Order: sequence, then C-alpha cells, then structure tokens
Amino acid sequence: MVEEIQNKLNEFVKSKGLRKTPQRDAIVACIFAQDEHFTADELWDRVRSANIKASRATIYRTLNLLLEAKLLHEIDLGEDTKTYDPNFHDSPSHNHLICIDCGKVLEFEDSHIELLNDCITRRMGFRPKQQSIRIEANCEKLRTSGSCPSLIEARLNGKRLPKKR
Amino acid sequence: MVEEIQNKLNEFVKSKGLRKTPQRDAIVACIFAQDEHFTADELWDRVRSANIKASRATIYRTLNLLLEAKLLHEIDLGEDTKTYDPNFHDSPSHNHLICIDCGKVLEFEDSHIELLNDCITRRMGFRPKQQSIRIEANCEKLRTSGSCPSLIEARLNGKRLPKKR
DNA sequence: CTGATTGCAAATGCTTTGCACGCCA
DNA sequence: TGGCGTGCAAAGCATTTGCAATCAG
Repeated sequence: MVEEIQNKLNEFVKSKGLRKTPQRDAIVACIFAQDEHFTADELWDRVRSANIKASRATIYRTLNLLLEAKLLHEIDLGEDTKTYDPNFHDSPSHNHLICIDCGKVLEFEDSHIELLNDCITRRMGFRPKQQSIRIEANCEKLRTSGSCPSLIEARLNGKRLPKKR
Repeated sequence: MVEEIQNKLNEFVKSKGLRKTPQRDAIVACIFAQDEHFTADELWDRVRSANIKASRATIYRTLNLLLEAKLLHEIDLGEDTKTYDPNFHDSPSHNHLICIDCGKVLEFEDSHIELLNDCITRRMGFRPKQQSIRIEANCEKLRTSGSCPSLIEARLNGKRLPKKR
C-alpha cells in the first residue's frame, strides 16, 4: 500500500519534470503507514520519531505535492488547523462523523446519500464533482451508560477534547 | 431582521455579564444587512465603507461573540480563510453547493438528505447534532452553452476564481 | 553539468492578546 | 467607581518563501 502510493507520487512527480527524492519517499511512507488523520505538526512529530531527516519546509512541500496528485485530501473536522486524510485512496467517497463528546472521527460511506446528493445537484443545474458530509453527533453509549471507551481512551492519552460549541 | 439579531446578541451578552456597545451593534447591523458569506477582511472593508469606527480587533471579537451565541456560523468553502455565513438564523440547516467554475455558492435545504443522515448517524450509535454537506460541482449551463452569467459577473467584478484542484 | 530539492531562517497572513485609556452601569 | 470594551501595536501560529548549498539524473 505504501509502495503503491510512493509509485503513484513518483509517476506524478516525473510527469511534472520533477525528481524522486529519499525525503519524499520517507515522508510518504510515514503518512501511509497508518490510516489516521493528522495535522502537519503531528506528521512532523511522526517523522522525527521515525528518525527521518527532513525539515518542516519539506514536510509542507510534500503535503502540497500529495494534495496536487490527489493522493491525500484535506478534510474539515471543524478544527482550526488543516487536517489531512490518507484514506481517500481506499475509499474515494467517504464522509466523516465527528463525536462531540470525545473527538473521535468515524468514516462512513453510503450510496443512498451519494445518489440523493447527485440528484439534488443536478436539479440545481450542476454536475456533481465531489461531495463531503460532516456530521457532528453525540455518543449514544455515553448518554445511556454514562461512559464510552473512546472518551476514556482520549482522556488517558491526554488528547484535547472537542471545544464546546 | 437586523434588530432581531442585535437584540438576541445583547441578551446573550447581558447573560454573560457583558455590556451592550455601539460598536457591536454597528458591526452586527453591517453583517446582517446582507445575506452574503464573508471573511473577516471583507467585513472589515464593509465596516470601513459604512463609516463605522471600529478596529480590526473589535471585528474579530464581535465575530467570536456571534459564533458563541450561535447567531453566525463558520462554514467550509474549501478556502484557506475562515468564511462566515449569516443565514443560519433563517435556515438553520442549510447546505452549500460551490460552483467550481465561478466560485458561486448556492444554499439549499433538503429534508430527505436530513432524514437519511439522521438514520445513518443513529445506526452508527450516535445522536445527530449538526450536519453539513458541501458539494463541489461544475456548472451545467457553462458546459452546454459555453457561458454562464455568474462566471461573467465574477470576471467583471474581478473576483478570484476557484483554485483548480 | 544543470536545475530541482533541501534546510534554514526570515517573511507572510490571519487572528489573538496585553496594555493603557475611556466609558458604561 | 469598578470593570468591561476599545484601539493600538505587538505577539502568536501555521504555512510559505528566498537563498545558498546539495544532490539527482
């Protein structure tokens, strides 16, 4: 999977008359080794702890290349910082549900939604190109049982919880 | 309509032990006099040309107050700068279609979509709180007839067109 | 060899904040 | 009179960019 993306990026890079470099390959490997969403800063941490020698500038430049090659997507999680999602390669049209209680993000696909959106778009005189749905919701488990594994885990790991709205 | 929002904000402000001020009222009036989306900077321009005496800091502080009071929403148009939408007061659950060709933003509501999202959310074990859909699409009119009024207008007004993705 | 890539630090752009002063309740 | 609100300028933060050195093809 990692290799597949590296190859695709390198093809893209070559097609633009640019070059294959070890830094880029290493950063790409670091990104696609997991399927978690991340910010540029979180990636920087990952890269450092993986002992990869690459500067922040190169991180940002590589992220932008990946976006341009459409191998990575920016997503809107309602945070202030840009968040990147490496999973669009496997599920090109997934959406996001964000738990307001613990910040956990679930990905989902639904063909009915897609179809419906498609119809709505056409009815308005447009040809749909891309659609993204973001649902913010409360955890039902937390509400009924008073606790939720994700929340406990989030607290344990000291993740910052969603800002209340 | 403007007055209604001003009153609501002032109630909110009072409930927090804060005060009613002429700057805030003026800025609120300036925002809700139109129904267009805007960035902080565009608001700053509007405010200046309306001859309102208020600093950038106050603009930002008022925007954040309005968000907190839920009288204004931040929306994701895929731009880098935060965009604000003053229309959630009238249509609390609308969505956005963004024309890739000219950048025009259309708002729409659809009860089927809402219902469907609601079901999907519950099936995943959550209680929906807020959902937002963003559709990026091409203009059918432009494709078939080779021209589109919005695009012409956008060019005339020197609006910057959507960055290609 | 040529020109793209990198790292560093400086620059940028948007937003927030500290502080002194003014003003509302 | 106390304390919130304001304006200003400075600080913050995430991201981008200029430049000289380095490296890929």
